[in-house]
Amino acid sequence: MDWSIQEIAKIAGTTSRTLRHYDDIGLLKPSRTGHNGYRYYDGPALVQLQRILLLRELGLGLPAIAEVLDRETDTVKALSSHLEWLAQEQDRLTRQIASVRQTIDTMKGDGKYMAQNMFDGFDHTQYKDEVEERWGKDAYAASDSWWRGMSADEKQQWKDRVQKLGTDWISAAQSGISPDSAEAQDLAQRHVEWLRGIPGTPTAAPGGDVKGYVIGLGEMYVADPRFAANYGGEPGATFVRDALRVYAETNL
Amino acid sequence: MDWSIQEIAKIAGTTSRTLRHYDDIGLLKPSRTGHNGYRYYDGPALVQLQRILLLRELGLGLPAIAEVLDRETDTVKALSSHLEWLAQEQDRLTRQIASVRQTIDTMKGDGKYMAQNMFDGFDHTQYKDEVEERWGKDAYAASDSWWRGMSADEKQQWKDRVQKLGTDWISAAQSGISPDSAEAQDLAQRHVEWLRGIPGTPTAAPGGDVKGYVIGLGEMYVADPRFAANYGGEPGATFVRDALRVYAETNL
DNA sequence: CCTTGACCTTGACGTAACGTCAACCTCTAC
DNA sequence: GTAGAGGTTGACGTTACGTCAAGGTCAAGG
Repeated sequence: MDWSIQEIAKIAGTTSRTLRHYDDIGLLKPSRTGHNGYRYYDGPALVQLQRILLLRELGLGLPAIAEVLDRETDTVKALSSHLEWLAQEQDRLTRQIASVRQTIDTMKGDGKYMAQNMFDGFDHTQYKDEVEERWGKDAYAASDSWWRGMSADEKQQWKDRVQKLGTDWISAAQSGISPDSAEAQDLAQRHVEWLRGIPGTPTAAPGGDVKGYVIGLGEMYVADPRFAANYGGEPGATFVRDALRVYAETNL
Repeated sequence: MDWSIQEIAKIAGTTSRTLRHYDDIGLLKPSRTGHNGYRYYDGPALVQLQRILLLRELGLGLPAIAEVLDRETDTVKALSSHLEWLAQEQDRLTRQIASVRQTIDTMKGDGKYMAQNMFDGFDHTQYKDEVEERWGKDAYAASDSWWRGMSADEKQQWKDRVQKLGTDWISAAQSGISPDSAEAQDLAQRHVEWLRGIPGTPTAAPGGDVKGYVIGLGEMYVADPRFAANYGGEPGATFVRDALRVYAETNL
């Protein structure tokens, strides 16, 4: 009283290939093997298969299923820890969806490619992962709570200040002056002072590597079009970078 | 003014292996190659890399990213269709989490392994996918809405009826009578009549393959411990299967 | 000049769970 | 005898790299 591989596959609602795979990895051996090598499965094997398929539908990996079946691991326990993983995945997905939405809105919104200013973007949790990766776990939390704590008026003031700094940089770059000129260095100083107002960055904390940070930031302005856009793209961003580097080398 | 592979990797926050991979698949070629085979990257290459990494963080696949960069595909469009996929994934995850929770509750709840009756389980959307796969898309919707439309009293009546049928089967199996005896065949008839009351199954629709359905159902009772439990496990389920088969062969 | 160590290169395997040929054998039915 | 249906064992493909392995390149120091 047993079934061939295709028969049992149809009964259980799966494929013969899957059965062979389970045989290969030792998850479910056929109950009998013909002299011709054919695989045959009996009732108990079908029961095992049903259990395997049920757990698989719940998203468990085959090794985890094997552990449940072989080593008498508590099924409830296995499912519970699996549930945690699922919850984390759901969380990650939710945040990713928010990021994608945000990005789409931003790109549709202002026409220019991601031409928001740096920290306007940050506060929108848009660059959350990026900030965390580049400047540490605390950076995002600090700058986020700082931004949230501001009133609408204060936020506007801040934006205006950023805006003015940007336009001043652009006009300076377009005027043809050198990055190490006095005017450019004045702007660089304003820029660094502005940076010092942002919590979570090395410029705000005493003892941080301000010099390296400022130089690296300049490189990023050039490298990343989202930031370069704040300075009129090229060659504005390059001008800012060079000016910041000179300022950092001599004053920090 | 260019960087080595490790330098640009550090700047962009990725690894040299990733860069080599992107080179292999043609996603990002180095701007220059030394006579020794070393890869070097310049500013524009870094910009491209930043864009790639941004899109990757949003979950886009590398082929999709390549399409956006190479063939000037609209980024917003690509992200939008990606968003749909993400939403579907989120949906799937949510339903899977519900299933896992349900399963855990069930297994903790009654101690016995999934020993709920068939349609009590169905109505809990627990076996949604399974019902749909085995009996078609409409089956689940039909039996679900049918169950939801019942009052609490009616549901209880139905459960009692199922319960009584189950216990009658069990006592019949234990009494040692044959599956083709008159009493067993009476039970089989009751069973089929009961099935006819469930919408979405072939037994309820005129012209359905009732015979094949009943026989297959009997096999499933034996094969699947969740159903076998309704008949006291073994040898109860086997008795039911045999009785149903005889009944189906002679009367349907 | 030689060594050391850091950095570079090109393979090539491993990952999760099978789908999908390919080449070849087996059984039943006409 | 010959289809035709169904079985077998490889082996590659899938996603985006991580991780050795074996060996060439380069700058600095003895």
